[in-house]
Parts: sequence; structure tokens; C-alpha cells
Amino acid sequence: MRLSDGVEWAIHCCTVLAFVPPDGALPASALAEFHEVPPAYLAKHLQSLSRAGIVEAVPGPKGGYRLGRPPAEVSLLDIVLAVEGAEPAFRCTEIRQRGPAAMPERAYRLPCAIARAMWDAEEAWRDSLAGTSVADVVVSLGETVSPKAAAKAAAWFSEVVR
Amino acid sequence: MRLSDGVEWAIHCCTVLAFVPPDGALPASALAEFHEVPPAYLAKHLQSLSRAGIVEAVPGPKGGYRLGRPPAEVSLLDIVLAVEGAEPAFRCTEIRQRGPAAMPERAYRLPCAIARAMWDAEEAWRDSLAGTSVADVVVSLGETVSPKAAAKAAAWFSEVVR
DNA sequence: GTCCCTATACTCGGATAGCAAGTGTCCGAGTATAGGCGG
DNA sequence: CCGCCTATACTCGGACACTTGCTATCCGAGTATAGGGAC
Repeated sequence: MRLSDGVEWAIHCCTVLAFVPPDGALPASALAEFHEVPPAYLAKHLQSLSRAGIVEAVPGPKGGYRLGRPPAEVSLLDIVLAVEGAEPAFRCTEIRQRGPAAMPERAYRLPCAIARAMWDAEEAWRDSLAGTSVADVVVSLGETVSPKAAAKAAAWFSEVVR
Repeated sequence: MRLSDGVEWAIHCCTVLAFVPPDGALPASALAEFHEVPPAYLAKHLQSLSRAGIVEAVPGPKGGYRLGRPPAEVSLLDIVLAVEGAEPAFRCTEIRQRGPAAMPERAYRLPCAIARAMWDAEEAWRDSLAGTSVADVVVSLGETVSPKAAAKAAAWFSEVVR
């Protein structure tokens, strides 16, 4: 099991976009430069965020991206689902309904106990992600990043924000 | 993000193996037939379980697999880690250390707040899986499977177990 | 000097190749069994 | 008749092709801007 690298990039981008004023915008190229990742590939993931309404796209010159709603209302789960898709990681293929001990279909009204256990675990994972917002992450970053680093990032930010 | 199909197969196999007496064994071919999955590919996953000590392999004629320890001491997490590998799903590539706002390496002693949030969620997932044993699953199955289905499976089982 | 128009340059968006990991398969190494042989 | 030996057949174990999905990229559609021209 492996999460796409795009998830990490998308979350980092959202934390940066949290500092963009509501009428401003930050181009994808700037975000790619800031994180030193392939611009075209990052753009692909930003499009996923845009489709999900997490970020808002502004076309044309002076355009770019900004958050589609307040940082406190964007959970990490929203971002993960937008990038990775909403399908569950565990997919029950109902192998219990096959083989020499198989029964008529109506015998399988109740969900498979194994699938239920796996889905419960996945729900715990999603709950944890849903309980953390971009605003929370920004606060945590503010507590762990040194003032010098914050100043350096702020200086870069003021040059590329619009 | 997607879990391998082998995880589902491995868990189902362990629930079946829970019924094998301590001095008995069940060949991989029988497990493949019971679940109607490719025998060679299932064998690959059973080997992973064997390496992890979850199942015990008995070579030669009258050989096969049995659980390596009591069903109550085999958690779903053990199985998932054996099949999928122990690497975390989220991998922090430390992109915060790159780009125009990067700082000297010693500025990054504290772990990335984003990675920490992702790992916390993953820990919740693992805790949930660790809290469910094969014995628990067997009990749940006993409660949800119809008596007729159980009898049919038991009949098949008594013919292939050794 | 002011307003309007047009050409421009920059943005996002979807469609297109390349590669790695999961999927599926095969053949070889090892062992308990079953049968045959000798005592 | 009993014990030993050997050949057999069945098991697991690791090494080899193939396919799906992630990784990475490019080009086209749309828009606010900036400059030039007309009034």
C-alpha cells in the first residue's frame, strides 16, 4: 500500500495557499518552484484539488490558485480524497461467494466480517484525517518552524503573491 | 491508494487455517480451490505469511500450512504488514527542505507537521487492525454465516485437511 | 487628454508517453510416504 | 514375517514474464493586461 507523492505536495501547497488573501492568487509555477517539484505534474494534482472545490483557479495573467474556503474548513481528508480518489483502499471481491463451499447468492445478505473489520480500520484513518484541518497544520508549522525560516518564506511569498 | 488483493486472500486463508488442528496441515492448492483464486499467486502470498511466522509450512506429502500461533494471537495488522510490507503508506520526502526558502539542514530537527498528522492517522488505522484478531473474525463469521453454509464448508474441510 | 480596440502574454485544463510496482506464472529443492527387497 | 532401502510423488520456495496504474510531460483554450490608435 502506498500513497501517491501528490498527496504530500497537495497538502504542502494548501498550507502555502492559506496565506493568500481572498482576492489574491498564486500561480502553480510558483508553488512548484517553492517545493522544487516538476511543475507540470504538480499542475495535474492542483487540477484535482480544483475539481474538488478545495482550491479556486483564477485564469489569465495575475491568475493562479487560492483556497476555495477558509483553511479551517479544509481537512486533510478532503485533500487526500481529492488526489487519491474516494475509493476505499480495501476492496472486498466477495471471494467467500466462490469455490466448492459457495451458497446461493441470497445467503450473503450480511456484509463479509473481514471486509467490515478492514473498513472499520479505514474509517478510523479517515476520522483522524478529517479531524485535522489545514488551519491546524499551519498552526503546527508556526510552532515548529524557526523564525528565520518563516521570515525567509514570507519574503519569497510577498514577491510571488498577487 | 490501494491495498493488494493478496491481503484479502491472506486473511480469508488464515480464518480457514484457524480450523486446522495443531498437528495437521492444509495445502496451498486446497486454499486456492476453496477461494477460487490462482494457486501460484496465492502461494506467493502464503510464502510471505510463512516468512513472517504467521503460518507454518510443512513440506512433503501430507504437508501444507497451519497457523504458526493461536488465532487469538494473530492480528489483522500482522497479516497486512506481512503481505504489504511494513513501510508506511505516507512517505515524507522532506520537500520543505528544498526550494528558494530552504534553510540549513540543522533547522529541520523537528519532524514535519504534515508528516506527523499523516502518521497519526496511519497509527489509528494500524491500532484498529491490531485490535482485531483472526479469532475475532472467526467468531464474527460464525455469527453471520448461515448454518447451512457452515456445514457445507465443514464438509469440504474434512476432506482436504490432514 | 480620454476612451476604445486589439494584440499579447500569461494562466489553467485535458489529452498523451514512460516507468515502476503489483499480478500472474513457472520450474527447481526438499521430504514423508509407499512399495519392494533382503534377511 | 519383519526391517531396511530406494524410488516416487507431493509439498513448499524462489526466480522469471506481463499488465495495470502512477509518474511525468506537452500542447490547446481562455482571459486580464498593456499598448496603440481614434476621437
